Amino acid sequence: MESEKEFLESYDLSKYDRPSVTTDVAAFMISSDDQESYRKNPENRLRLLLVKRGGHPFKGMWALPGGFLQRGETVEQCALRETQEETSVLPVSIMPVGVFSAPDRDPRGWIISNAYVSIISEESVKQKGMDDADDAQWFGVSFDRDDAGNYRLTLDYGDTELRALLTEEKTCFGRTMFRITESEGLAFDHAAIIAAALTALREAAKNYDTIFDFLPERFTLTSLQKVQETIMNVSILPANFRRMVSGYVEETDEYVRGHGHRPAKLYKRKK
Amino acid sequence: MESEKEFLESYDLSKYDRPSVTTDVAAFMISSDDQESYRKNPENRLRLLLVKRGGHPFKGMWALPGGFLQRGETVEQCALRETQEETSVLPVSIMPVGVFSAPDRDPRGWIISNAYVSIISEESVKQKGMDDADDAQWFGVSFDRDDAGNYRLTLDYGDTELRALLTEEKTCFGRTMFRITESEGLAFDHAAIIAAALTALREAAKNYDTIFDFLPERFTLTSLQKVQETIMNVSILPANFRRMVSGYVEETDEYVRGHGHRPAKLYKRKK
DNA sequence: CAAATAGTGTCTCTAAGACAATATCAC
DNA sequence: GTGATATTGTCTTAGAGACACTATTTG
Repeated sequence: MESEKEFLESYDLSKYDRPSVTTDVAAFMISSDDQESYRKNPENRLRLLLVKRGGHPFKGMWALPGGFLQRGETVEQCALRETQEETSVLPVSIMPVGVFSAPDRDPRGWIISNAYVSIISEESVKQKGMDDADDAQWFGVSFDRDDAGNYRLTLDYGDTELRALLTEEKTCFGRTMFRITESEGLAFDHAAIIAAALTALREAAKNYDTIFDFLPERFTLTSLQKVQETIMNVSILPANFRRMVSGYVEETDEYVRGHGHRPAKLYKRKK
Repeated sequence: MESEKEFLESYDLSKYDRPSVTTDVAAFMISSDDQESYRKNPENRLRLLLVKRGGHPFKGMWALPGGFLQRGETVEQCALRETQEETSVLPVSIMPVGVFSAPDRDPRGWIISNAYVSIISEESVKQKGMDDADDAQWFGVSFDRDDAGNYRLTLDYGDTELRALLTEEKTCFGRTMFRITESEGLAFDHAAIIAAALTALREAAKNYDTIFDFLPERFTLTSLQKVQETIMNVSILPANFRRMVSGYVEETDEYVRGHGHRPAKLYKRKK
């Protein structure tokens, strides 16, 4: 009878066939672009970080940042590391969105991807500043559903526009999966990963614990509302939004002045 | 300049270090045990399938059914296959609950696990019948939280009782993770996987699309309610439950008779 | 003052919870 | 009738949405 110690000493995992494992990260930010009138509040836009592929396969196309899992780290640590390598910002929030493991999803071979969503604040991006190398850019995101359950994903940065069409498939447990019908300019199955990530982000934003990570430590309730509206792609009446987040925020005694209208009180997140 | 074709032909994934990948499945069933009085409705119990480990490591302890990902299948297909091999039932519903990838989680080496929840109906188990080999059993599940955020997991089958204590850690996006404080009789990190699976199941059961898979095609509203109550570990007033599920079910014209009380109408799931 | 946003009060409507009452069987 | 479950009606309440109104700044 073999002991556990003997068993483990003679055990060799490398005898068995196994896949390569990567993580891909959908890092989201909300950008605020100034308006023509000095009085108006900035316009917000949900943005997603994409990286231009320098090598094969899908050379020249845009992809989610990501990379191979290294020995000694968890999948989550891998996702954090990859995001930081690309943005020089360590994201605060990260959440798994699914495992993509179709055998033919990567032409290089058997590679399964663990997809994550992460949230980066505009503030931290501006501070740490990405090299303005044009191989990593924050693309504006549009993601809409028509009545037949078809989704259109559009990502734009300057003159570059990436498009994808997807159909939703209702799976069990009330979950939805996305199948790519058309994909233009996006590498691998990343259009489907992005669709799943956006869906997960919107779902998560329903509870008001998620949205704070898009903003600096102190923020106005209106900017918080704009974040929520931008993510969910809806508009909310201010009175109702304020009532709903009131349990999640704390007043400070600071105000934002100098915008040609009533100053707004700064709030912070309630612990 | 190398072409994509040349690149792919010379590309060798096996040069790189990579983990073994498994899936572990928390397959749940709801058993109905008859009462002493012929009038009373059966008592329900949430049950989880566990397999006694025949070999090292953790020989003799109980573990979730699972196994290595094979080339050519998706992670989800692997989970379905493993469940079917163990129960001889192909589950209808399956849902990912997370990836467990701590480097030291398996003494055999670098093995990451994709955890799934699946639902098996009691009916299908009774039909296909598991071999009553005592190496695979449906354990009754208790999972409770105290005020300090500590969870106690107890799994029992006959004289065998497995216990674990876990603490919850709130991570971002309003998600919770479980850390094992104590684990008795359960292999690997499976106590944490089971805790995550139960949490995911309870969360999913909040929308009334999940619970039907525990029952045969035709069911009474009371049995549906018992399923919901058993999973969520709460009690619901019948009037309210009926109102809430009314949009998800359709009447049939069949009744269940012969139980010493008013016959119950059979319903089916609305498409 | 005009333009613009900040902030509050309150009405309505709906869905969930509580409670009460009635209906229908097998023995 | 008795014990048990099945089924329905309705009151109450909490929360979300709609709307109207007031407050405060800068050019």
